[in-house]
Amino acid sequence: MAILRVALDVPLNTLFDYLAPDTEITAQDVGARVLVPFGRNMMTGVIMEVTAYSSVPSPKLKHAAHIFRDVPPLPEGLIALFRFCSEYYHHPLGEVVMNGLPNRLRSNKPFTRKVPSACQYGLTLTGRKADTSIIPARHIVKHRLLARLRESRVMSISDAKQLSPRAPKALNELITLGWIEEIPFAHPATPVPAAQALQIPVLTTDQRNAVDVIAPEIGEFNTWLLHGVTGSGKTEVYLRLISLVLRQARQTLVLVPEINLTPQLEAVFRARFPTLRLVSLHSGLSPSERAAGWLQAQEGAAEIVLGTRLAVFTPLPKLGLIIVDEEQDASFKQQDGLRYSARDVAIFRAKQAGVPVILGSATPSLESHYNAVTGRYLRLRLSSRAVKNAALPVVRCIDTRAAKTKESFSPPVISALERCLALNQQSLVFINRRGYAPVLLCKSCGWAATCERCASRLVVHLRDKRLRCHHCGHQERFPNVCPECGDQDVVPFGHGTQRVEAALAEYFPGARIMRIDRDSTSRKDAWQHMLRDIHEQRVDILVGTQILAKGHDFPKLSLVSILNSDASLFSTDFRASERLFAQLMQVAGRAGRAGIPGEVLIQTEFPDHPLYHALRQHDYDLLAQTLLEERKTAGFPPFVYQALLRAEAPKIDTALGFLTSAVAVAKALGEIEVFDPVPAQMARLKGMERAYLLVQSGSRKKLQAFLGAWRTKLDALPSRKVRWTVDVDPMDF
DNA sequence: AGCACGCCGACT
DNA sequence: GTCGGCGTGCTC
Repeated sequence: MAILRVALDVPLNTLFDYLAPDTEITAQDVGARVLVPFGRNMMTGVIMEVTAYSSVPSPKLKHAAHIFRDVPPLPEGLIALFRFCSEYYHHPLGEVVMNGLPNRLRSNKPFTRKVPSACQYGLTLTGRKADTSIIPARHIVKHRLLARLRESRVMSISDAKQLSPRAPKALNELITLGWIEEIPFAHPATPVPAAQALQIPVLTTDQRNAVDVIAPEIGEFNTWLLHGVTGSGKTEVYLRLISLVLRQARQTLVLVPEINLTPQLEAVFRARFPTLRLVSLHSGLSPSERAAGWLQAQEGAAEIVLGTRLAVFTPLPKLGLIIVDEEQDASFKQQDGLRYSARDVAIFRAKQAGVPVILGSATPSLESHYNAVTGRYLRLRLSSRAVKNAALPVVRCIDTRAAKTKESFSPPVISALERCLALNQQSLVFINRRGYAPVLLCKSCGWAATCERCASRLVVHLRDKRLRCHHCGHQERFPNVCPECGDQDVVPFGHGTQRVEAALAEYFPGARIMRIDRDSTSRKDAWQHMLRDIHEQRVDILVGTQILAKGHDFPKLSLVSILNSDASLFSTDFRASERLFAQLMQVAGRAGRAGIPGEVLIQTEFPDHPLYHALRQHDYDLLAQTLLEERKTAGFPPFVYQALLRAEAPKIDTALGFLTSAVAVAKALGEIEVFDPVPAQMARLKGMERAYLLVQSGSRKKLQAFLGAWRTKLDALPSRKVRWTVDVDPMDF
C-alpha cells in the first residue's frame, strides 16, 4: 500500500504519513492537494512524496480521504522552491506550502472554475419605470446600482463590485424583483487599441545599452541590477525585454511593492501589448478570482503575472524572466509567519529556472549594491532622465537653526510655495507622519497619551476628535482634561499631515490643498479620483506621506518641500539612513519630470550631514560607499549574515527568560556570534511583550548550519507561554 | 495552531 | 455537588 507524505498547515516541522485512499496512486500525484483526517478534523494538504514505507507505526496511520484532481498538481519546481524556503527560513514545510497556495485552494472544498461572467446588467422596462423609493433608504447599494444604471444603461459585474463588495447580492435581489436583467456581451471586453497608443518611445542611450546587454542573456540565469535614477525609464527597459520573452512564448513574473501601484503597471502593460494575457494578483481580488489567475499562470496561459510578494510562489511552467521593481522596498519582506524576502526568493527561483532576474531601483538596497560591487550581480545604469529636457531637480537644504519654522514651515519654503502658486505650478509638501500631531501632551504634568496595548504614543486625529494607535488600530476619545492631574492644558505636540494641511490653509487661503495619506485614501477608489484631480490641475498643493513618493508621475509638479526628516538620521536602526535616503530620493524625484525644472527644499538642522550632501549631489554611490564603510567597521550586513530569534509572551520576563536559555544553547553549539537578548523596539504590541536575540556570522553556510541545529534544540526547550520564531535576514528589530 | 484531557476554585 | 479556568500533550 502506497504511503502519502503530506504537507499540512500546522506549525510542526514534519510531514504526515497517510495510507493512500486507493491503489491508483503514482508519482504523478505528488503536488496534488489531498483531504485527510487530522486530529478530529479534516484538513487539506499537499502530497509531497509517495513512498512505499512509513516510519510511523502502522496502527497510527490513517487513510487519506480524497485526492483532489480538480486542478493539476503543483509542478516539481514549485515544490522544490517551497522546500528551499522551508530550509532557508527555518519554517515548517507544511506552512510554507500552504502559505503559497491561493486561499481558495486551501479549503476542503474542490475548486470549480466559475465561467467568467460573460454578461452585463441593465434595467428592465419595469426597472426603468419603477419607483425606487419603495426600496428602503438603508439599502444604499441597491439605490446606487439603480442610479448608476439610469445614468449609463449597462454595467459589468466588476463595475458593480467597484460600487460595493456587496453589489452582487444586491444585483441578484434586483434581478429577482424583475428590475434588472442580464444582457449578454456583444463583444469580448478586449478594447481595440488606438493607433497612437502603440507608439513606442525611442530609447535613451542608457536604455538601449541595458536592453542590448540583457537581451542576449535571456535564457540564462543572471542577477541584473537595473540602477536608474527616478524618471530614467526603467519600465521601458522592462517592456522591451518582456516583448522578447513574449516572442519566445515564455512567461514573465513581475513583482511590485505592496502599494496601489499594480493597476498603474497593468495599464502600461496592456497599452503596450493589447492582446496580452496578463494576470494581476493584488489584494483587491476575491478568493475565486485569485485562484483563477493562479491557475491561468499554472497552465501557462498567463503571459505576465504581476503581483506583490506572494506572487513569487505562482506556478509558472514557462518562466522566462523575473522582474523585481523597487527591489529595495521593505514590503518584499514578509513580517509574520514565513518571514521570506520575495526579492531573495525570486533570485533563487530564477537560478532554479535558469532565467534572468532584474532588480530595478533608483536607490538599490545596500545589500544589492554591495553584490553589484563584488560582481555577484551585474549592474546596468540609467543615469539620465528619459523625458527630453527633464533635468534632475535642484536640491537645497534650509537650515532651520537659522530660518526658524512657524507651524512647521520656514520662510524660504513659504516663499517658494508662493512662487509656485503664482506660476500656476503644483507643489508637494512631504511629511511622513499621519494624523494631526504625533503626541498629546499635558503641559502641567508631562503626561502623554499612550496605547494600552502597545508601547506607543497615541496619535492625535483632530478631524474625528480621536486618539489613534498606528500600530494596533486602537482608538479612544480625546480627553478634555489630563487623566493624570486633571489639568485642562492637554495639547497636541508635533506635526502630522492634518496639521500641516491646516497650517497651509492659513498661509494660502486661496490655494487648493489636498491631503494624501492612508486616512484620506482609505475609501475605495479615493486615491484614483485624487490622482485624476491632480493630473487635471484641480490641486495646487499636495500634502502627504510616502504614499506620494512611489511610482506616480505628476507632470505639473515643480516644487517638493520636505519638512521633517531629521529623526531618522540618528536612529538606532542601522538601516534607517539607507531607507531615509531612498525615500527622499523618491520624493525628490517627483519634481520636474516633464520639462519644468524641479526644485527640492529640505528643512533640516543638519544640512552638513553626509546623507543630505549626497542627496544634493544626486549621488547614490557616494552615500552607499559611506554607509558601506560604516557597516564594515561596525560589522553589520552585508558584511555579516544575521538571524533573529524572536519571542513574545504576555510578560517580558517570560520572553527574555526563554531567550536567555536559547543563548546558552547557542553558545554550546559554538562557531557563531551570539548577542544578548533585548526587548524589541516596539516592546509591547497588541498586548504582547516582545524581545529578540541576534545571532550572526561572516559565513552564510555556517549561520544556516547553526540555525538548523539550534532550532532542533529549541524545540525541545520548555517554552510555556512563549511564542518564538526564527527570522533569517531580518529587516526590522 | 487547534483541540483534547485533566485537575483545582465559585456557583445553582 | 457541577461549570470552567488554562497547563500539558498530541496530531500521521
